[in-house]
Amino acid sequence: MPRITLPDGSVKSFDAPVTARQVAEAIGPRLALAAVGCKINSGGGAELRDLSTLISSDCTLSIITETRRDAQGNTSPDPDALFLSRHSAAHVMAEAIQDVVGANEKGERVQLAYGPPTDTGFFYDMFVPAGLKISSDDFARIEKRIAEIIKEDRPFTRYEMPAKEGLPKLAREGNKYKADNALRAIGCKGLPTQLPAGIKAIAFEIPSGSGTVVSGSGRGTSGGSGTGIGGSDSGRIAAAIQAALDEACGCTEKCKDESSAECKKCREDCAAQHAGAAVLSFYATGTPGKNWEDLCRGPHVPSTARIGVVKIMSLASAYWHGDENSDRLIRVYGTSFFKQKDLDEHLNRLEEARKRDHRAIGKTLRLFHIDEDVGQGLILWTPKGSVIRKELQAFIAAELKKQGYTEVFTPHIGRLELYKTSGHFPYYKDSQFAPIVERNALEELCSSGCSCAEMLNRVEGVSERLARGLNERAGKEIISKDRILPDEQLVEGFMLKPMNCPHHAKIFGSAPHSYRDMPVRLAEFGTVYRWEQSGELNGMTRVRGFTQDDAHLFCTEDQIPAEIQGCLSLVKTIFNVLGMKDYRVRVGLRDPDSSKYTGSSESWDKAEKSCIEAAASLGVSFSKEPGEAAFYGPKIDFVVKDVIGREWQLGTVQVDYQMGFRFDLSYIGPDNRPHRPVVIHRAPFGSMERFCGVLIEHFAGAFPTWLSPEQCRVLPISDKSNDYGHKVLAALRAAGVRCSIDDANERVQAKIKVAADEKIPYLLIVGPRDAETNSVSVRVRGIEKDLGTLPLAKFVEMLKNEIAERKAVLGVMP
RNA sequence: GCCGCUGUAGCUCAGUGGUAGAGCGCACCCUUGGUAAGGGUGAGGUCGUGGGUUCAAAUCCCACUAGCGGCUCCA
Repeated sequence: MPRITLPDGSVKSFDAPVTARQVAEAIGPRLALAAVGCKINSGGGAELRDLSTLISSDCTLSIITETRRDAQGNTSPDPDALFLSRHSAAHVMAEAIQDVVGANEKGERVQLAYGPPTDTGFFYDMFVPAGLKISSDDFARIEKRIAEIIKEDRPFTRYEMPAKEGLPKLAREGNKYKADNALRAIGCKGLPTQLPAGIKAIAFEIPSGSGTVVSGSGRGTSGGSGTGIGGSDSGRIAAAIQAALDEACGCTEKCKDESSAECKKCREDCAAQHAGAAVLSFYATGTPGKNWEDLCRGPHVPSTARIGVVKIMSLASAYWHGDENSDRLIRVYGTSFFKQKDLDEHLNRLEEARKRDHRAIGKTLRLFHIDEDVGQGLILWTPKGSVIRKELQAFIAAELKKQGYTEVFTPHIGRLELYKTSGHFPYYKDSQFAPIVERNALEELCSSGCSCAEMLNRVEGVSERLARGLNERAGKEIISKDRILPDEQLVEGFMLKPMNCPHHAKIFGSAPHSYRDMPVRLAEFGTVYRWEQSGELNGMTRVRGFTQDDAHLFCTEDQIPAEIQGCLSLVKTIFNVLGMKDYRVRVGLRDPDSSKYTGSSESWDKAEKSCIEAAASLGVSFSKEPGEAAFYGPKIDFVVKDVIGREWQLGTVQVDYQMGFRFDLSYIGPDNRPHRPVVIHRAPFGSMERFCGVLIEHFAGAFPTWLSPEQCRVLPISDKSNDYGHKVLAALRAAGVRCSIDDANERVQAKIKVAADEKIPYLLIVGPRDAETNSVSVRVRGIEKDLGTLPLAKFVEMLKNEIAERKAVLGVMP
């Protein structure tokens, strides 16, 4: 007798369980026709489900249709509906690929692994056996096959099977990826709170010949290990499944002994919980047993014809569970929309986004250059790019001055000892440039027959003195004995600095501080070098040498909340001035289960609370992310997306309890005793490189006047007006405007075209008429109608004001 | 770092074994033109680097290097 509450608050009662489709029909036949799925909330949050879902208890139900209407009455594709379409499209694409690619001479086919929807489409990871190939040349054929399947309008038919039957079925089918998905679906590995024990006693039979039979108790019969699974050996897969089940239910080495009490109890627990509750669901594209099917949680659209249009986008490779030592899978990306028009729009948007790519714009506008001979990931700032960077730095520096920061300069390298003290070496050596060891020392080591391994050891070793100091101050052994070497064996060297904190800590430590001086805020545009993996490098957004707009705030514990607030208000100011609204905020907190963190629990609680409160005060949505804190303290990160949807972290604010004792920093408190300062690391831009990269995309190269490399260009109509043009130019330059003149032998139309391509905000067309009245004809970037003719002095005044106030061009943000 | 794709003039790209191409840009000349490309002439390339196959390689093969996409990583 379900009572079903609809989104408008009305209630429909039914005498017997009904499907969502029947509810839709009861509401109206047109709704039923338009429906592709439903969202059911029976108290535990809304869940997207099939239209065929049987509803037997009270719930809130909304019917999902292809489009939704917003408050203004505009229709757009419903995100939930697209999710259903794309999830379904992934199935159809997988079927089409298996059809098109066929089998190799051993009869092996493409094996499916994992195919979820994404924000913009879907992908399917597949194992492609030797002898088979998927290439972009096949896309047309695959899309054709997809279109056929869609046209056949086969229903997505869900059927369920107890795990004890479903797992053997998957094992027989010989697809370990699906078996793995099934195990995960029923709570093994990663979700041990759900059902791990209940499925332990599942028996499953293995096809003849494999020789492995897993018995009811599932113990002692499996010889397979989790890593040694053969691609198509169903027996070994079965064994591995059993091993995974054992592991999931918490079987330890000692309870593997069936005679032990632990084992007995464990088995009893398993038996007690084994109620067959674990159910696997499959979806057939058509009729189960007859048509193509896939292990799948669902939900799906009712039938293939409801998917709409599907396009295969690209191929990439991925590893099973992201483990590069595991199987290599081919990831096929696709997307789907209900209407061709929506797909076309999506493709257009992608095309437009590609045009905004900072790497393309950076090249055409000559903002930066990366040169093979200089090195990967090392940015050469060209004159134009340098203007943007300098303006941004001046902007920040002015804000810092307002907030009472002091500026410092530090060198690009530091002794290894410095980073051994901070803990960055050799702990993070994989992401650092190799140490610089003095030539004589190197030669001496080489001539004394020192091996590579030994040399590394001597470079990475720590002196007795340093180790003792660090361990004492930490109150535990943070430098283990095996890293301690006698002084005469240590090899001294330098390192390109991977961060500025140690240098700043040394500045703080170089003079005594009273609590009255706190906080001490040391700021520097500090250039750091990190050995990023070559495959990760990306234009300006992921580089190996970059300049952070860094600062370290040395403060008392009480000052943390106010200082965090100050940092956030700075970030907010910056984002506001630049019109950046599309960002999200992550608050990285401790993982409650982990002990890797330094600092007391009470301090952490306070700092985390400060971070959360500060983030909440921003008025922007933020997410708390347990486990994402740095080991030395909680942090707040600002994240933006680039044109192709990749997220980049920009600004960051991090609380650090570790640096104080590492560097033995102190201030004298009101009690006339030394206290450890807490350090806040913060960089509102993150790095100049990444920020500029993101900014190029944000503005699509059309920077506001204050940031534009060239703010204004004078375009004389002909060389008869060149003299007046140069007069105008001189006036602008005298006013501090970055300006040039295009006195080339060209028509003004051509000059406008060139200047427009360079995205110069203001163009001054000057001819005899303007010269007579000492005025300029102003053309504004991005505005159809020009400003008309203005007296030169008035225009200069207007432009100076726009620049000084860091306003958008004519006050209009893009 | 791993997998795949790509590398030809300053830029964007054609060129699938037989004499290196186009458009834009650049230089010069003509043109003196009022709001998104006026016309002409010319210069410019050891086809990413190194090997190999071949009578002959931009083209086929191998290695390296760099870029792109993805994976993994990002104190």
